[in-house]
Amino acid sequence: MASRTIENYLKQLYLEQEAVPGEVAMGRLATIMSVVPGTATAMVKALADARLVHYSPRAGVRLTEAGKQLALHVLRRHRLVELLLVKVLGLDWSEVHEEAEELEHVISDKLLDRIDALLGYPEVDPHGDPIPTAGGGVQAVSAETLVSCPLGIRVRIARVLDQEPRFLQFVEASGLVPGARVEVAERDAQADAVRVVLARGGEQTLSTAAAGKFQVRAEGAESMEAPAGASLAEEAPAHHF
Amino acid sequence: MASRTIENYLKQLYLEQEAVPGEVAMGRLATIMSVVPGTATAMVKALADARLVHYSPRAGVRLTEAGKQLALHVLRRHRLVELLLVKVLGLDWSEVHEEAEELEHVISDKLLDRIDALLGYPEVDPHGDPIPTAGGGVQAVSAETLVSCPLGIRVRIARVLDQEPRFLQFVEASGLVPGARVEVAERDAQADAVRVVLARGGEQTLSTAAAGKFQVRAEGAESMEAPAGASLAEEAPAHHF
DNA sequence: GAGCGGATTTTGATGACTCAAAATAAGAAT
DNA sequence: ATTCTTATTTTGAGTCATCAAAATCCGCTC
Repeated sequence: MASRTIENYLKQLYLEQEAVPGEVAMGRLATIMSVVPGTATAMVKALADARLVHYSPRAGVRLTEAGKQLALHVLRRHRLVELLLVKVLGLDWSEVHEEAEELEHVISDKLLDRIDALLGYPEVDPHGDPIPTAGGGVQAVSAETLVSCPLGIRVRIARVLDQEPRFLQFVEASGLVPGARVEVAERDAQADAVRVVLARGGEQTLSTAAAGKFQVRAEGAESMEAPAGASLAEEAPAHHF
Repeated sequence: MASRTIENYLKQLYLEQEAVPGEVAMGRLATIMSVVPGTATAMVKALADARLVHYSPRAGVRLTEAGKQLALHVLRRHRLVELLLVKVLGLDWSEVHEEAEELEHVISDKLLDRIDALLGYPEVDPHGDPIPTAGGGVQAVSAETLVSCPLGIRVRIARVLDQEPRFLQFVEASGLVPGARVEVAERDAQADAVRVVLARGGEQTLSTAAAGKFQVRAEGAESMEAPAGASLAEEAPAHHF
C-alpha cells in the first residue's frame, strides 16, 4: 500500500497537472508539498521507481496512468468524506477540507462504498469539485468562470476553486455557493473588478482574481440534478450545498 | 501531538491494565503490540521521557495520569467511531473494530463532538464497551459474566469482550448481542460448558472460555436506557445494537 | 563563448520506529 | 552458592521522510 506521504504527493501532482497541464517542476512540487527541493527530488525518484510517475531529471515530473488512478482514488475518498461531513455530520463546508485531508488516507473501500451509497452517489463535493468514480473516471470540468463567461447571461455557480476556510467563509456570506444562480453585470478591466448579481437578490463585486475562482455552467445545463442524498439532507443538519 | 504509534501504545496499555491491574510486563506489551521486546523497551523509555508512563526497568510499566487521559481520549474516538459506522453508515458490528483502529487517530475534537451529538451522547459502543466522556471519565463496568452470574436468573448481555470478527459473527448468529435478555440454564464443569437460554427463544451452549467473554447486568438495571441516537436509527440502516 | 544566476540534484545527517542478535540481570533449581 | 532459565535491555543496523548545505547543470546575458 502507498504510504500517506505518497498518496499526498500523487494527489497534489494530479491537482497541479489538472490546473497546469504538462510536467510539474521540482520547485513547484516542493512548494506545494511544503518541503525543500531536495526532498521533492528524493520522493519523486522513489515514485518513479514505483512506476507512479515519469521523471526526467531537470525537466519535471508527470503522473503515469497508475499514479493517476491512485491519485483519483485518494481524491474520491477526500471528496466523498467532505460531503459526508457537511451533509451528515453538519460541519461547515469551509472547514471540511482540513478534516478530509486526514480522513482520506484511512477510509477502507467498503466504508467508502457505504458513504457513497448513503449520500446517493453524488457527483460533486460541497465545493463543486467532481467526485471521481470508483472506476477512476472524472467529470469533464467546465472551463468558464465569472471572468470568462458572457455578460448579462444567467449562469449557475458550479465550483469554487479555493479551499481556504477564509475564502469559503466569504463565499458563504456573499451567497456565491455552488448551485447559486447569478449573472455577471459588468467587468471593469481598469478597476480589476467584476460585478455579479445574484438571482435571489443582492450583488457582489469581486476582484478579477477572486472571480476567476468561480467556475460556472450555463443555467439549466446537465449534471446539476437533485443534490445527492437530498432525502437525508432534510433531517440531517445540512447547512449548505 | 502524540504520534499514532504512541496513541496505540497508550491505548493498549490502558486496556491491558483494565484487564489485569498492576504493572504491564515488557514481554506482554511486546506481544500486544506485535513488536519484538527490544522495541517495546525503547518505546516505553520514550513514553517515560514524555511522562506518559511510569517505567521501572525489569519491573514493568504503568500509565501516568496524563497517559491514562490520552488513552481514554483515543478510546473515546475509537468507540464513538464504531458506533457511527454501525448506526449511520450501516457497517456490520463485527467489522467496525478494524476500521476504527485507523480512524481513531484522525478525528478532530470538533468532528468528535458532532459525532457524539448525532448519536445522542451514547454511553456504550456496539460491543457494549463504555465510551469515555470528553472529560476522561469511564463508566464502572460490571464484573459479572455468563460464567459467574447466578443460574436461572434473567440477565441482560451488557458487553462482549472479544473484538474478533469471527467471534462477533458467531455472537450475531447466536443472538447473544448486547442488550439481549438471557439466563444461564446450567453449567457443567466437567464438560467445561455453559448452557444459555435466550428470552426471545432459542438456546446456546458455550465453552467456559467463550461464556467468560460476555459481561452481563441484572435485568432491569440502570444504564441500558434508550439506545443513543435511536431516532436516527429508525431510518438509517442500523442493523444491530 | 565566458560567465552568471536560479533551479535542481547530491550528500550527509536527523528523528521516529522497527528488527536481529548479543549482553545482562533476576529468580529458580540443584 | 553456583548454575540454569528466561525475561529484559542493549547494541548495531535499516527504512522512511525530512532538512541543510554543497555541488551541478542549463539557459541567458554581455
